[in-house]
This record gives sequence, structure tokens and C-alpha cells, in this order.
Amino acid sequence: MSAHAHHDAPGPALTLAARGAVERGGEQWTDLRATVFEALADFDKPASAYDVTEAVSKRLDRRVAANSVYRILDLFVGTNVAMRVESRNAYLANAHPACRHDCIFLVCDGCGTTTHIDDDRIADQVRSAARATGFTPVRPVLEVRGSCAACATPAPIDKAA
Amino acid sequence: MSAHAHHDAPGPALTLAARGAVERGGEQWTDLRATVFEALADFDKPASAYDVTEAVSKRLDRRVAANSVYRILDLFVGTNVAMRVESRNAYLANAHPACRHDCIFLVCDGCGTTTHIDDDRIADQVRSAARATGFTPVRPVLEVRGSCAACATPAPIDKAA
DNA sequence: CGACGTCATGTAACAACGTATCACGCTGTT
DNA sequence: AACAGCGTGATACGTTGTTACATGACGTCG
Repeated sequence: MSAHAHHDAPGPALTLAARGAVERGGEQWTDLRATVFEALADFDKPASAYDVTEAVSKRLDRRVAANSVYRILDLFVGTNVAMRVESRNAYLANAHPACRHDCIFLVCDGCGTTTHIDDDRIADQVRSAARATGFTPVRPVLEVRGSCAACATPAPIDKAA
Repeated sequence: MSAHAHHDAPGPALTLAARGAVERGGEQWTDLRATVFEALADFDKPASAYDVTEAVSKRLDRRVAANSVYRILDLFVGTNVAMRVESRNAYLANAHPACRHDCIFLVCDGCGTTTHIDDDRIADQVRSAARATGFTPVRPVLEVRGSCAACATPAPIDKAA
């Protein structure tokens, strides 16, 4: 575990920002929520609710119920403190809880690494294309499965030779 | 935007088109596959693999294993005959198996109805935004949660009063 | 100070989604 | 007839997500 800084905001600052966002949403910032957030933020890939449950249980040295974690994760998504990667059934801490974008996730099918782009131009086009059909967009889900630069390894999906 | 004809191709023609696409993909068009496709095409909303399993079992008047249906659905997705709605864990028959687009799904959180837009302009932008970061896109997942015109009912997500 | 309400969390059970593995039967080939 | 390849059946398992209800902390109000 050497010094790898995958988050532009360092841990404590990020947690503080998250706390602010949650409280501005009219929700409390409890110890468990803090722990869940920190555990989530420590992953550098999208983590499933069960992964987070594991991590939280380890941190607290007691068994935490998966369903509490689900609730908290949902609350985080609702307050823009975390995001859900639909095509992976997994969650990611939001590095910028302050700004709400519709971000685009780039999900590597090889290693699972997920990066994101905030391209409001594209997101706006998607939203207005939706509205043009009489649909009222609430939450765009913009994800791209593929291979990251590292795993330029091809063929993640096919059924082998 | 009323009179909605969600399947421009009528049943038999659509099934035929699907068959063509599957066979061009080097796969066989079996009776079970045909039944699965027809059952799927009969839903006007995204259907879960289990919904399809139910429907197929009813049509054939015998119990079909969910896992066979999964295999077939995956094959359909691979041959562009069906599409998967990630944010719903559900599948949709593709009304145009002949043309491969990256389509955008509009998923109503109220009634579950899902329509789709084929906007290659947006899809291309998403793909190139991804490539710009060194990522190799394979399959964009473009979905929008929200409310359809009918269910203009607001508040699909919140936790109630 | 005690009754009560509200909210976060725990517990247990369950439902939904997805995959692995091995067996069986059909079809085409030799 | 033997074999290989493929599609399917059957069974089991693992993961993901939800529901219902109980408990405990904390604040308000009588």
C-alpha cells in the first residue's frame, strides 16, 4: 500500500465535502455513514454493495448488515455523494459532491477500472433529445463498456476462439 | 407523439428479420430461440429474463429453464436481435436487427415503458469522447431514467412525504 | 422526568438476477 | 456404428437487492 493518490481531493477533504453535501440534503452525517463513505472512497474501482459491506465490517471490526449499506449507498446517490454504475451493479464515490453533472463512465471490461468524463455538452444533448420525445429526464445513465488504455487487451466479451 | 407503434415491423416479419440476423451471425435459429424471441417481442416493456422464462414456458406449455433463456438472450444481444437495459436488468427485442445503432433508451420510472432513440450523432460524440481519453469503446450504454409523457407524474425517485 | 415521535440501524427472511456444471439427445460426418 | 459438436435440461450455487419488523438513540412536549 504505497502512496497512490487516485483521488484529486485527499481523503479527509473529500469526506468533508461529502458530509457537506449530505447535510445540505437535509440528512444526517452519522458515524456509520462516514465509515461507508470512506470505505467506498478507498476503492479505486466501482465497488458492489457487498464489497463495501465487507470493507466497512473490517473497519469497524464488527459485522455490518448489507442492507444498512444499501440504504446508505442509496442515500449517497440521492445526495450526489456517490454514483451507481448501472452496468456493473456497483458504486463509486463522487470526487466532486459539490457539482452535479451527468457524468459519463468509462468502464473497462478487462480490469474493471472506471473513469469518468464530465461532458455537459453531451449530457445536455441527451437530455434534450429525450425531452423532444415528450419524456422528462431525471437521471441520464451514460456508461461505456470497453477497454482502458492499460488493458488495451482486446476481446473481453467474446466467447473465446 | 401519440399513436405509438412501438413495433414497426409486424410480428412475423420481425421474427424473420431476427432470424436472418442470428443466422448471419453464424448461429442457428432453433424452435426454442424462435419462441424466446417471439415472447420477448410481445412485451411492450423491457422484460427480465425471468419474465421471458414465464412467457416461454406458457407458450410451450412446459417448464423451460431460466438458464436456457439467459443463454439465448445473451446470444440475441450478441447478434443485435435484442438489447439489454442495464438500469433495469431487462431485455428488449430489437425492432431493427438489421441496423446496428447505439440507441438511447428512455426508461420511465413510473410505468416501466421504455422507448428508444437512435441518435448516432450523440452516440458518436460519446464514443469519441471516450477515445479521447485513451479508452476503447465497445458498447455504449445510454439510458435515461425519467417519466414518460403519460406518467407525467413527478417524484418517481424520492422517499415520499 | 416520563411518554412519545422520529430517525438510523440491526436482524432475518426473501425475491430477483446470473452462472457453473454435468448430463442428455439430436444431427451430421466418417 | 462410432464420434464430435451443438443445443438444451436439470440442478445447484453465488451474487445482488428488497421487505418487514424490532431495537436503540435522541429530541420534544406534556
